[in-house]
Amino acid sequence: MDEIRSLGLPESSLPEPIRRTALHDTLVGRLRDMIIEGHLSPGTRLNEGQLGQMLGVSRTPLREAIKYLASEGLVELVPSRGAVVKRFGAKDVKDMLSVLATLEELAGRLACASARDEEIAEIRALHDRMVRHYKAGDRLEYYKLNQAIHTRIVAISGNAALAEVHGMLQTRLKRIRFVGHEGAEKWAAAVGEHEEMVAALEARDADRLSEVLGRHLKKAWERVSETLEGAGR
Amino acid sequence: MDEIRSLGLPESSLPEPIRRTALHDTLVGRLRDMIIEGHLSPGTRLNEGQLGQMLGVSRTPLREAIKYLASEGLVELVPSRGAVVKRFGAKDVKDMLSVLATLEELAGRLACASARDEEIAEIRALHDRMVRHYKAGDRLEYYKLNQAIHTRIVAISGNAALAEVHGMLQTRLKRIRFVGHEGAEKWAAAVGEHEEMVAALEARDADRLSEVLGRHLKKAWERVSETLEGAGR
DNA sequence: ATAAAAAATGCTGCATACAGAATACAAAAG
DNA sequence: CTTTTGTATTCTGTATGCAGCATTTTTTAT
Repeated sequence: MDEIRSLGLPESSLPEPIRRTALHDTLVGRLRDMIIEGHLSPGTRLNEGQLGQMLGVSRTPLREAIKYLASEGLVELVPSRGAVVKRFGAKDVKDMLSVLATLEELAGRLACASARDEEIAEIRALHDRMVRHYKAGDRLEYYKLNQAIHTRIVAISGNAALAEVHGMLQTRLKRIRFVGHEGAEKWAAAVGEHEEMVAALEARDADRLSEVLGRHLKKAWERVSETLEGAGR
Repeated sequence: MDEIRSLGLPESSLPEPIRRTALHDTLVGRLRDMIIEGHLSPGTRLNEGQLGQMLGVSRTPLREAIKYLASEGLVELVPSRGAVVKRFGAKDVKDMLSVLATLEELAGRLACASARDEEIAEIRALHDRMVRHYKAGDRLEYYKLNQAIHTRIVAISGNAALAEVHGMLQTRLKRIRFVGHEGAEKWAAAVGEHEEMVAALEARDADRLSEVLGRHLKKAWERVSETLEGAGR
């Protein structure tokens, strides 16, 4: 161990062997982002030739990444016709938010029971940063931290399966929320709910946290549903 | 041929005619079954050459299927080392069952609210068939119908996202439950809970159905946990 | 001019080929 | 005999090629 350190390597690279970034993960990430950010809109056929050229890879790894995304539910595989970006109707979104609410209610309970104090403090820190961006009117940063807080609450629940399915649904919904630009008063209400959440978590009040998380997401549906009127498939 | 045996596969699962029209889906299904039924045990490396030869396909579609399963969580991708069958520890299983319970509680509520009468009748029919297999002592058929009932309850909840994540977790757990051979009295208790479930559904008593489903899965954990003692990764 | 048929084009699905990493093996040093 | 180092083999990761299906365009007949 000391011989290694004597080589002058940074300590951060010691514990884990150098992991060459796998192309597969990169491609999955790139495609996911393209879909979430709307560069590939719903219904679009993914042309393997074009996409491959665009991303600088051959069709083989690209196809593998597409299959991965298909299992994730972001694209749909049509026999002999390739993959198309999945289109979500209003009901789909509502359903996903229902499940997400249920999952976060569970996460809240678990987090209150098993999270360590520093983890809760970390969420408080994220929240404070989010509020600063809110006050500055920076919607993009606000949304990012908003998502991060929800993800983090699920993470500190200590349930890996829960984190996984939650992440999956959240990924699918990112595309939608990206568009959701609510008015000032609703935005303020959302921030207020977040404040409640953090307070409940700090008090380790499972019932209250669970309730706020559920309410928060039900209101999220109301906020989003206006945008989606008639967007059914 | 000996190389094939080195994967731990029985010869009975060797080649088979493969439908030319939906190879990807077929491969995913075959591999999934091989994992669930234990022909590919946890920790096993998936050798693309051998598997491909065994299934009569080239590596390309096989790799695509593997990537799909990776996203499903049945296998794990290790850079430069291929895919290995994921290994679940006791805590993983417990976590999955927690989430599954929460999801089924939600499904039960939704089903009571929105299922059509014939859908409920269909579940009653499945239940009756299951009870017959129980009385005949046919564990395999019993388990299959047991699963089918839970899946069906989730399906008639009318929430597609819920059905999807539920199916995902259930698939991962199938491998575990396959092994779970509980004693006679616990088996009887499980059947009793099922009877309660169907009754609550027929009465459209959401609270009661939700409660029974949750209780049922918590007991499932107790039944399974004995088998898994010290099976942590 | 319109509709149907036929040819042409493009794309997907699968197989094969090749380069580089990982592992297994063997020989040499301690 | 154990450990190490160099080599051979195996397997993964990626690219490319070819056949078949879909779709579009052109041609032909009414």
